[in-house]
Amino acid sequence: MKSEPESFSFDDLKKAQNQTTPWDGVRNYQARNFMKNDMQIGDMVLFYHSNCKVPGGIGLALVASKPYPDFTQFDKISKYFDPKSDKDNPRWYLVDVKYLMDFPEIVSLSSIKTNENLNGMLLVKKGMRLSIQPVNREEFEEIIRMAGLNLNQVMKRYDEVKKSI
DNA sequence: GCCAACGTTGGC
DNA sequence: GCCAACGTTGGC
Repeated sequence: MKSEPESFSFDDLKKAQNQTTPWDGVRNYQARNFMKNDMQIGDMVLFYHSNCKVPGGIGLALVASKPYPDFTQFDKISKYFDPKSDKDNPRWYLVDVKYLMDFPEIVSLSSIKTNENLNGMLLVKKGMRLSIQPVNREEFEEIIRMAGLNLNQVMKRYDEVKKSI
């Protein structure tokens, strides 16, 4: 899941109440569908910083709720207000995201691009600017390794945090 | 349903 | 700040 650190950074997530935040404001149907149709509580999230000095993976989070309607679509003073959305049939959905752990090393976009094991990642495909993208297990484990973590460390922390959801 | 015009994303 | 590559809008 991508975010622009200027508007909401990984550090902001870490400091948020219960280290959890609703992933509001997604207004792209494909990205919405990933949240609405494919995400489940406990799914691992690669947190990515875009539109910044060093774009790349910065840490891990996890999906902390089932999908539910994005409340900002009904909020007239929100910049995400959608006058065409119907309360009985909301157009936009989101999930809550909870902080898991920092990457010891940022996994930069440029290092992802030069890693041949990650040639298949959607992120490195031409013109790919979707803010939410699926990542497969092999890609995920490669990113973890590049970040300076091993899977045992990650899973230990994962089990702790998952219990707290 | 087509497509031009416009807005947004996001790396560089 | 630039601009390529998308996605969306809305007239027809």
